[in-house]
Amino acid sequence: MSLRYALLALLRVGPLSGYELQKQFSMSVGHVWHAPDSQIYPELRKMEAENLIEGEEQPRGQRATRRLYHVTDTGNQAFLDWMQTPLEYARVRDPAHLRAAYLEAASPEAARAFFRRHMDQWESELAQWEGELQRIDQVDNPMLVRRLAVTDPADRERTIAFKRFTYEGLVDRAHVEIAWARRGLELVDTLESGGGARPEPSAARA
Amino acid sequence: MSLRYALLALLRVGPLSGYELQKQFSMSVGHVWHAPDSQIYPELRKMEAENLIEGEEQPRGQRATRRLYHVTDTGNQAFLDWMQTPLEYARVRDPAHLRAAYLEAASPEAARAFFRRHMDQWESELAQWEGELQRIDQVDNPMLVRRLAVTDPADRERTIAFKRFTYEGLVDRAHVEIAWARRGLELVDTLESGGGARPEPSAARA
DNA sequence: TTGATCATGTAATCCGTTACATGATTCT
DNA sequence: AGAATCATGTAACGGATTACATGATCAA
Repeated sequence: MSLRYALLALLRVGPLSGYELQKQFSMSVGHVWHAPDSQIYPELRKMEAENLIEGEEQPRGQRATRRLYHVTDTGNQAFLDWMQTPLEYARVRDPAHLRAAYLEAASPEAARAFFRRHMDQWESELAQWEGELQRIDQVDNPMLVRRLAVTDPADRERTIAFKRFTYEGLVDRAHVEIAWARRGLELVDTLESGGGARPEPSAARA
Repeated sequence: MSLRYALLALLRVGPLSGYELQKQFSMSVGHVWHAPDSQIYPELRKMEAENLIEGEEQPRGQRATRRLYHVTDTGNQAFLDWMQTPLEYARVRDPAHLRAAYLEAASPEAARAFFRRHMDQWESELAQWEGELQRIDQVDNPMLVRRLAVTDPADRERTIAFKRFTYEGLVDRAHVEIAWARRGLELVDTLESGGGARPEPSAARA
């Protein structure tokens, strides 16, 4: 259900084809909400059927065409309504912590591999998000630039502030996951060396 | 796919009926992986069909019966294999941060409501997880007690250590989300009071 | 006898993933 | 001529959610 609002958010800054949308998607909102093209095209058709967007068939070269979508008033209102509505939270479903809870059933090497992978995973997310932060600060993200161009000057500061704040939150989260995995590696070492002593509690919770 | 391993993890400490499993589930592994009973019962049947578990029909009262499930050798091995296998990470899909990124399209009041709800949500998760931590320390969780009873004394320390460590990670994460939402409330205030000044960056990233 | 709890499901639908599938256009 | 990229999907499957559905047993 979030996918359509992510798409509306992008289309609200100006008309795009499915293909452009998909590209923009992976470079902007895709950092918080992943969607493959095989999901985007059908969703656009559904949104058109529900009158949230309108597609305009455009000629391209001799025989090819492409559909340029723009947001309808209904679609714009649907987005605004959604923004005013309390967000529904999904129930916890966390494979990494599920596995961590039963790591005594894995070999120490597998446990280490698990934590190393967890670190790598979040390091790579972190790099993406920190990159976005920089692009926000340098007003260097094409989507953001287009958005600011169609934004009332009085609202530009807020627009930038909330984007920045979003990525700050993601960066903070990544740091916590990385720190946790690092302590996990230490824990495996401690347990393997047979000592009864456990590593000291993390500073984060001290 | 994680559901069946969560179920195997519980059944590995001893046979349970679907109903008992469902209860235990919500009180233990359900803290990291939610599943409703309407998903648990069919999954158990599927697992039985795949020979991971075996159900034994037991009489109960005059006419009623219940199925007691226990893990087969195949099932046990499947669990152990899974524990050795690299975990697959799902792509980001984060409704809260998706919405946060477009909060300039909401009223300040809606933005505040969003952040307050985010705090409440994570405070309540936090309370659950901190409760679990205490129950681990006091060896006061029935499932954990049963598990330790069937665990080689040499492995008991590791069993407890990994459980504790898992919940520590969740607690850390909850703290970060709560701190982020708190800063979000401040940000809304700052933006509303029209000042160009932004709240100072969080200590977490300083 | 009434309510809590024990006990077990089915059906419809939605969202997302993976794999498959095709062809035009433009640049080098 | 060939590669990159523009452009748009379908099909099959799996996992999760929600709503619906039923009935027995046991303790107060």
